[in-house]
Amino acid sequence: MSLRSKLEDVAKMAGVSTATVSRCLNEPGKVTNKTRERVMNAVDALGYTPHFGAKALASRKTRTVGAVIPTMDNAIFARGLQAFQEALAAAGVTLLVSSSGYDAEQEADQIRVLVMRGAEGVLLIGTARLAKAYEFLARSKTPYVIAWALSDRESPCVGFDNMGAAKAMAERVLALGHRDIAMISGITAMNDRAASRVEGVRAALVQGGLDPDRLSVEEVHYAFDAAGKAFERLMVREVPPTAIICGNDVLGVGAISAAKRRGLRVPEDISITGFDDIDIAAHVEPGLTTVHVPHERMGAGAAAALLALIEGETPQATVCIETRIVERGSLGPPRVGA
Amino acid sequence: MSLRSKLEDVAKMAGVSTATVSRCLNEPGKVTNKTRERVMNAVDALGYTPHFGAKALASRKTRTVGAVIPTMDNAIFARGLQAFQEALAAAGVTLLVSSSGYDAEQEADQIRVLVMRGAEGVLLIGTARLAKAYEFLARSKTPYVIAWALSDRESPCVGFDNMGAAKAMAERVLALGHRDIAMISGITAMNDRAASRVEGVRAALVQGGLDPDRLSVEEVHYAFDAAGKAFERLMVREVPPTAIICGNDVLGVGAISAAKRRGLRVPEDISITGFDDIDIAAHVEPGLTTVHVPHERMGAGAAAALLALIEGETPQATVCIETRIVERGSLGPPRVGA
DNA sequence: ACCCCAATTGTAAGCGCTTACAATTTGGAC
DNA sequence: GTCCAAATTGTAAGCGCTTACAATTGGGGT
Repeated sequence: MSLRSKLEDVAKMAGVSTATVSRCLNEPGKVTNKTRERVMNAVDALGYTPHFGAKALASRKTRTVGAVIPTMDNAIFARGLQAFQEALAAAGVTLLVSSSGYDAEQEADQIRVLVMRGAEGVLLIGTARLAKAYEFLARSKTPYVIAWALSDRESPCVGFDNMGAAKAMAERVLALGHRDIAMISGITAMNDRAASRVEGVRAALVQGGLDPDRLSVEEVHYAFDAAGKAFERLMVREVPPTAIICGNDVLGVGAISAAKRRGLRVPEDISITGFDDIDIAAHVEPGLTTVHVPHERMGAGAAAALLALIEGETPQATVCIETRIVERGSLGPPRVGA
Repeated sequence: MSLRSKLEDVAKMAGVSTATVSRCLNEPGKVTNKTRERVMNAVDALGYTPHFGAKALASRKTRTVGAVIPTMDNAIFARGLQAFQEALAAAGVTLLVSSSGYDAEQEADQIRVLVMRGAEGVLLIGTARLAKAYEFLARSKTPYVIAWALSDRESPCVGFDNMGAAKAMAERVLALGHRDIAMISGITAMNDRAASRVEGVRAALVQGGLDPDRLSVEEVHYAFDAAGKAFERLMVREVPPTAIICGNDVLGVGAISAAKRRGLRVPEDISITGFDDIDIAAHVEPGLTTVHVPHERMGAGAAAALLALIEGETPQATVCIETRIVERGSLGPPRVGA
């Protein structure tokens, strides 16, 4: 690290003790106006920046929390995280973010890293993760809250009912008369959100008297082109679907794009739905019918819960954020005779 | 922070001194297999995680660097940053990311925060920032590299020629016969990339014998709907443009979307171009003709430069990453008689 | 002017780790 | 078995900060 001035330098320059400088910076009220001024002058004359590590070590607090999200690639987590961080900032708490690339092993590592860097609590996405990650959290007594999903763990969660929302969407699709339904899903292994959404669709089929095993599910990672390829695979099946329920909006947009490339009209020839309601969903043609998730509310709620937990309080165990379907045009009735 | 076990606990359990434990963890070669085993057992029996702050304090090194990006909202910076962080990880260096929301004051703060948290160097986007930010970097002797743009500062940059690329795109537009050209740009204040792109377009106009002052420029922040509104404003002008050059792909996609909503065909009725070549550019209809930026190469190059700088070496001052135009269909000749 | 208490400032002991340096062990070579 | 250098381990002094506690100061009340 570079040469930096330390508390002692400031103290010397201002002609006071290090304790006084520390007080100036942390509890300005406990110091005379006159000395405070002297100290502050020294502080910015020297460009003094406190050494975070030393501070954390001495005070044994960091005012920092961490979050491990699956990816920063697409906008899925951006809005919620933004709200999370704003709520934290309002409480004077810094957020450290890292991403796991949807890899459980990496996620466990990242949690360790965040805690080692002083995270006093962490935000986790969904419930599916390595046992050792949970063990580490327990052993290090690190508070955590789970978001983007509901959880039955002892630690609180602020999320939404992935299965219920997906089921509702599937019911809507069924109600329009679709019987040949397929799904393009994210990889469900170690991803409870993706898995729940598939499960929700299956539940709707069962409820509608259809065989859930006939649902073709293409599992791909969340990317436009992967969705496009999955779409191609689905459309060359013996009985091509008349509606494709996508696990999220990235997949939905990718599917719409692939449909158009194939010369199919949406929704006349094929209906497509998404999940999340990210910005782009409203900006494709036709607009993507999707599940709107109030990410801002979730992020803010998660922050409140985590902050409470850190303060030793016991926040509500489960906060369920309501989702709703937004109709935009990519979902319609099947072609008659299809 | 939660109760954590410390080096001393491990040492006690393994029956060795704290120095030996430290060596086990940091220079395993310097320790007998037998003792290493004993120590390691104690380490995971206790779930020991070193205290980062203490480590940083004692060793006065952190092996971390920081990056302040304008936003995590859209995918513009995701790919480059990903490459940056992978290159760092390969060198055993951790990346701390924070975002400024395109706010110069906030950016200066974030730089301070990162340095205070131990960043041994920082990655900055573009050249336009508060003087005090540069002063802080100089005074704290923090190495930095600038990416996403070219810079004539003493500190290295790994970027591309925003102005040149925009000029090339504008030349292409002119070559197709367009004369009524407009621009939807990002906010140019404190954003040199946005400003350079506008400048580049103007330069092409001048070169083509047109009056650069006749270029209508709508400045908006980077969001689909903001671009849509800007599009509307442009199209109701006395002489609506036949081509709109957008400052980036988010704006381009927003403009295409708005055009279609307005019943205009792209490119028959209106040509639209973008900049960056993010994923979505290839997945709208028609595909967005845009400037492809090799983000991966840039990110990796920036990492190499910053790492070198931290090691006290003097990397190449300016690395210019070549961009190229990708034709996708949203740019065509103007309607005859338009 | 003097005393006393509250407000302000100083002193110094760590926080958990690394790392010179010192002490001890090890294992050949004789 | 002895001796010596090399390998391994231990000792202890900080790293830059916070914070009890002690010392000092200042300002009424008399």
